[in-house]
Amino acid sequence: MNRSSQREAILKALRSVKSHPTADEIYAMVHDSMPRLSLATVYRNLEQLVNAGMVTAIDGAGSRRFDGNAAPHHHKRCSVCGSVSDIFSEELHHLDNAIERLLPLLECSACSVEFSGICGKCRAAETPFYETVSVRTERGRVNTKNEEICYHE
Amino acid sequence: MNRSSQREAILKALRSVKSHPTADEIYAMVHDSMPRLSLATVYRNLEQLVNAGMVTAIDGAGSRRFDGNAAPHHHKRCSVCGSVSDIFSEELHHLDNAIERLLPLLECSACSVEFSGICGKCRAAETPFYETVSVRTERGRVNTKNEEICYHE
DNA sequence: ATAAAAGTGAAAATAATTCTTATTTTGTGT
DNA sequence: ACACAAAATAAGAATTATTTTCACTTTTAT
Repeated sequence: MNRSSQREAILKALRSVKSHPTADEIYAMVHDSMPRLSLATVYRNLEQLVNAGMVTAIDGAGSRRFDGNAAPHHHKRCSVCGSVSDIFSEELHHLDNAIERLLPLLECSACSVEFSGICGKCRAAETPFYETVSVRTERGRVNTKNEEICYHE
Repeated sequence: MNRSSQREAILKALRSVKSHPTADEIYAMVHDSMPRLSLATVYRNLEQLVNAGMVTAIDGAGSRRFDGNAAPHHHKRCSVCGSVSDIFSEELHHLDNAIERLLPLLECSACSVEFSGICGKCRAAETPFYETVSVRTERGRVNTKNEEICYHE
């Protein structure tokens, strides 16, 4: 892998945040100081960095996200805003060890674990959000519906 | 939720296979016997079925996949062909219990676990496949490269 | 200087959602 | 059973978002 100023800028940008940005978000970050940067370059380099083990890809609902933090940790995805935050917890070593022991039994080589819940920001937000809930129609039937929810009254 | 022949056909199709198809694949299955079916309808109904808890969504690399099997089980994603297969294993109850106990500690409401490895079909395949590996250039540098791999000779 | 690696920008491919209009489903009252 | 109205749903086209590909140019390491 030859060096390139683009790849270095991408890696630096990714390491400067804790937000696990998408390719597009990384593009926006680096594009400020590198206006000729192309989005295809961002995608290509992120793939290379993932293959080289310097960056972790986080797949799930929506776009792929990226993590430049090499320290072992877990992730929590917010079910409201979709953001991904880090979980550093001693408790999870046991979990990882248990999984590690299971892998050969299941003829697997890896396992990804992702927690989910509402992030602190969304829970504290003044602005309400929508969530699919079951509601009873006037006539007594049950529908699923996007209902406005807000943790502040 | 009112009944609709489309939704019933979608659910029936999904329950008839063990392959965890994408919305597009389900569309293709149902479209044979229901030519006027639209892809948007498939997406909408799958979302409804997921919200109603009758179907599980499997997110990860690539398109969202769907699972009509209500019995508790885990998934293994093939790192070669991307297919998702079921894992039914007693061993995993311990894992699930451990995770269940961790959730309140981590302020989370759920956790998704996905195993990965090479599926039986790909391991047994005569046809070789490509995988990104590190290779040494003639001049001594190390590059990542898509290399042909085959488990048969 | 040269060859491999990497970048650019546009286009294509994939994936998923939105919008408007038309149709279907279902509870209620004949 | 039958008609009605309201709610739910579907169709089909269009749009948006995401990711990859391609032909060419530039950069990097020897």
